[in-house]
Amino acid sequence: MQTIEELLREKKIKVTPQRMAVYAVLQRTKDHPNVEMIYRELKPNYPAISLATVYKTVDILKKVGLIQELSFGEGGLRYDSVTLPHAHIFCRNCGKVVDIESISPERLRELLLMESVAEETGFHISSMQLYFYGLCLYCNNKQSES
Amino acid sequence: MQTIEELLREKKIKVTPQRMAVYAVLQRTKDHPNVEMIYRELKPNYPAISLATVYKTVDILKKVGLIQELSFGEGGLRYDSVTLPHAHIFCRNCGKVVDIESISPERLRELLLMESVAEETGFHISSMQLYFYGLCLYCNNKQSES
DNA sequence: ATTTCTGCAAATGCTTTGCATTGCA
DNA sequence: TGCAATGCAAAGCATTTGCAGAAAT
Repeated sequence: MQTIEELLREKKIKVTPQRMAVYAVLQRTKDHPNVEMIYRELKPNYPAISLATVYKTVDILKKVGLIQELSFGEGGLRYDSVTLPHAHIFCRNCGKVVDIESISPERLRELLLMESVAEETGFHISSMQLYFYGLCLYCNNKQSES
Repeated sequence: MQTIEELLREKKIKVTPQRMAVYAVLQRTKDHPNVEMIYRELKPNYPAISLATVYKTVDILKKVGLIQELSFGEGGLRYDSVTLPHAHIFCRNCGKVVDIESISPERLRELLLMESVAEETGFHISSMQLYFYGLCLYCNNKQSES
């Protein structure tokens, strides 16, 4: 198990406390936070950190492939330190995002590597996302009450 | 084949020239345009139309289920009048969006109805999106040249 | 006649940018 | 020491909102 410092160094980007902190947040949470959430999480321990830095940091972590970006269309992007292919489900009411484990990485990789898709479209495919949308248990119960 | 007017009336929303025009653009194109593109497309024939109206219109068309919204994370959303489940591929360079036909609606519906996903997450699932990302033929050639 | 929609302009809010300062290598 | 990253404030954009007039039912 590599340390965060080693991971950043391996990607040849400068190691700063802010970058380690942002990545650490993403590693320890399963919440798929957006920039604002990461910022709020860090603020107590890094009172001087700025939103701009968090924006720049997720951008560079994404570019070097340490994290992936999710886009559910709510306005704002979500970040995930798990870069293996896996599906996500998004609650249309509260915005909660949950990983889906019952669709295996292998099954997703099959979809990703489908030659017919590349042939049909002429695209050179580099990644994919499978998103489900609905209501989480809590929001669903709340709605049926009213 | 129903006219656009009939479709809107059926959804119990007021039939206005602007709404018919926006929906007509989405029906006739396969470009998956964003709001700006729809606006530019309409401007010549509807010089008085405003961006705000296009925003409000796609919003209501989406809510009544006549169109679907796609979110590739580029900033801005894309719209599609084909609401049957189908996968899309997005060019990271030029933003082109192409429908994928080789993954059938049936196969996607299978994924959508997977009970394990609902069970695992406790969500009430209402829809899904399968997105591929890569480079289109043109952008891919351009990149290898340089 | 009533309700809803449109178009304008202003406001909002997220994200990016420029730049002086700080900090890593 | 040199180059890159940070933090701040300002700028930039896309989207939303409020509202008066217009249009649909």
